[in-house]
Amino acid sequence: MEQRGLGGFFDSYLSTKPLFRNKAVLQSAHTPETIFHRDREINAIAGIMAPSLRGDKPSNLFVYGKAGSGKTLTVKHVARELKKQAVGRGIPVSILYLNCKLKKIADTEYRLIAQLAREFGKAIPPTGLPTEEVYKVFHSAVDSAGGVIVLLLDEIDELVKKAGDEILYNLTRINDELQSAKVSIIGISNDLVFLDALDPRVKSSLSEEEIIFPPYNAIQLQDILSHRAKEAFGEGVLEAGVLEKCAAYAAREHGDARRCLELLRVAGEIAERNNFDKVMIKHIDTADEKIERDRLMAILTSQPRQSQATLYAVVSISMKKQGMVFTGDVYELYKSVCGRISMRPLTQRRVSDILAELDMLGIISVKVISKGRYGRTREIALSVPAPSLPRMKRILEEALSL
DNA sequence: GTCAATTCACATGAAAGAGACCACGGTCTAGTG
DNA sequence: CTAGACCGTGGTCTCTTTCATGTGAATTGACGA
Repeated sequence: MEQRGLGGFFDSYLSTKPLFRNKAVLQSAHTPETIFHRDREINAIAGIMAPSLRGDKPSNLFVYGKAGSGKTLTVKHVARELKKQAVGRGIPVSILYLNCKLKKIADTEYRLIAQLAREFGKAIPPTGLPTEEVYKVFHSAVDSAGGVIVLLLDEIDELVKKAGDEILYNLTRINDELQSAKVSIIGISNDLVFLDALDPRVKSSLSEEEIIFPPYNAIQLQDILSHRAKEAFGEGVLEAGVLEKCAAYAAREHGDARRCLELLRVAGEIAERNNFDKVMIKHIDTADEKIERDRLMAILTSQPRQSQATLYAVVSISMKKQGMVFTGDVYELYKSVCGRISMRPLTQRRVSDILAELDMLGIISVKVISKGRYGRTREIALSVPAPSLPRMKRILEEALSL
């Protein structure tokens, strides 16, 4: 219907000078050539991993740092260099990287070991085999590969949270049973406290060495950002102060470099879409809002229906009445919502857990309080600004087809 | 007025069940030579 | 005779339920001043 208009749109889109020269360098999948402000960490990790070049087993290492502090990047970088050296000298070193957070890939004991075995070219079915069997396959694969094997387990805290620390115990002990290979583990985690929850045996062997990544400060972020921006954008596209503002925003959020880059990328996209020839400071504010909005939207729509119904109950109540929302109120409303959409309601026990999960996702914030004689409950508050509540409610209604 | 006991309304933990998915081996069946 | 279909068994995994135990301060009620 609007063909001429659309054609014109594409025309004008193509005729405007693109702001981006290479957008990929701002995307999180991008691996930069050089890593800034992490020299100390790089050297430390390299020092720990170096013995593998002599065929010795490097100490197990535990790497900790907040999100976006460059842990994964740095560790992978060192691993890559190590591998290069090893190949150059004909030393058998294999490095396996595995993100334990990836659903359906490495988030349980079975899947983790199966995935590791697959890395050695073994075919393991996604389910159906006894876990012990998979261990055996993995053992023999590792042993026949020989040499030093470094396992990089990213987001290892997620794994332990979901599957317990037995896996780590088994993995750290695996060397006792191997003839020709040596396995060492590098665990990467956002969560330092998680170490304390581990079985002491596992804890001591996993963290023979520990490296902590401090968050980037605003100046360092700005430095990183400016290097990437130079590649990403054309000459003179960024208004003065844009980088500073981006860095400041991200520094506020515990120095998350990933977020910082995303912010700049989205700001660029917004500017481009609105036919600006510069990325301006105001675009950053818009970008910040947009990122937050998209994140929320993604979380809302990807939740299972039960969580959506629960959240819907929370939103409705907090829109209707002032003050705090409690578990009991939510559960009552939740049950009636279930009735309306003919869904079998879950028990309160489960809903209680769902509320805790929503808290983890950062949509609501809960606090367990005691109201004395009137019992103990969760005090629930939405961590979404009040103006966006109606929108949120609409989205949920739609998702639940209310 | 003070202080310990009580009480509420859930939180929190542990264990176990249901149902989906899958591999493997044995049995049956139909098609082929 | 053989390939493929079709069980039954035994395994993992996720989401729940069930049962049991924990918890922190407002309230209560006994007690002493």
